Amino acid sequence: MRLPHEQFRELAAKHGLAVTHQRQVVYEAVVASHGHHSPEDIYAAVRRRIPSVSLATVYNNLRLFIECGLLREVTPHATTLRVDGNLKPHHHLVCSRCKSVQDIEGEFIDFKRLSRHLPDGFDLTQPLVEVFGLCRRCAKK
Amino acid sequence: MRLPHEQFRELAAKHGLAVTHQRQVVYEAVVASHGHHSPEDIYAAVRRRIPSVSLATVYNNLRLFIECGLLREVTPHATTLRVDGNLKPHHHLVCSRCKSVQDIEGEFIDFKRLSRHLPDGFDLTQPLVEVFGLCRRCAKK
DNA sequence: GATTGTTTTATAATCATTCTCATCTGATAA
DNA sequence: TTATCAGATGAGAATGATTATAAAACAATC
Repeated sequence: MRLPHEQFRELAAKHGLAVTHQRQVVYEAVVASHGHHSPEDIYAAVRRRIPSVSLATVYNNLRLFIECGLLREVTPHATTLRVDGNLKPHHHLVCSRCKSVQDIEGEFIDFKRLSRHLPDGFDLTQPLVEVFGLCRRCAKK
Repeated sequence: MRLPHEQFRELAAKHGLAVTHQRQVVYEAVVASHGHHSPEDIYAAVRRRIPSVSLATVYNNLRLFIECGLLREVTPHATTLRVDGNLKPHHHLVCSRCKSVQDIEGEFIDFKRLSRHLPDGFDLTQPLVEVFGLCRRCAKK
C-alpha cells in the first residue's frame, strides 16, 4: 500500500507535473475527503496544513488534476464545482432538487446495448453514469 | 395536436401559474429550441418577440418552470444553466471535456436491478440518466 | 371596473471562478 | 552544490452568471 505522498509523486511524474508542497497537500485533501466536495471545502482542509495557501492555488490545482485525470469532476446541476478523488468505477445518484450526490454500486448498465446507440467516435473508456431523481427528504415535499 | 399557447395555458392552470405574455413566450422559446440551451439563448429568442423583456424575467421563469416540472435542467458539469423542453423519456450523453450534451435513445438501464441499490425513499419516477465520456472531437486529442 | 397580490423591469448586488502580475520555487544543467 | 529559469504561488482585482431589490405594470378575482 503506497503512502499518499508517494502515490502523488508517481502520478505527478506520470503526467509531467512539478511536485510542489501545495499540490501535494491539495491532492491529499481531496483523496482523504471521501466525498464530493467543493473548492472551498478543499481550501479549508488545505489551510489547516498551509495557512498561507491561496484559494486560486486550490482552484488551479483542482482544474489541473481534473484535466490530467487524477480526479473527477462531479457537478451535476450544482452551482459550484465538486470533485471526487475516488477513481474506482462507480456511479452517482443525484437529487434533482437539492443537488446532493451519493455513490451507488451495482451493475445496472447494459454497456453492450448502450454502445449500439453511441454516436461514432464517442469514447466511453472511463464511463461515469449519473442517475437523477429525488432524495428522500425532497420527495416528501 | 395542441397549439403551443393552448398547451401552455393548460400547464399553467394545472400548476397554478398566472398566464403572462412573457411567460408564454419564454415557454414557447424553450420548447421550440429543441436542444439544450442557456438562459442567454432563450433571452435572445424571446427578445425577438418582446424586445423590452428583461433577462431577469427569463431567469425567473426558467427556474419556475424547472420547479414545476414543465421543463428539465440539463447542466451536467457545465458552468451555465441549460434547459431542455423535451419531457419524453430520453437520456443524455455528455462530453466530460467540452460539456456538450446530446440525446441518446435506447433501453440500456436495468431499472429493476438499479432499484435494488437505491437508498430508502429515493424517488425515481422521472428518471434521467446522464452518461459521461469523451465526444469524438475531444477524444482525438 | 376596482382591488389585491403577483409579475415585470431596470439596476444593483452577490458569488464562484479566473486573471494579473510580482514574487518565489522546483527541476535541470553546470 | 549552485545558478538558472520556466513554471507555480499569493494577493487582490476582474469577470460573468445569477439573484435580489424596489417601483411600476399587470392578471385574476370579485
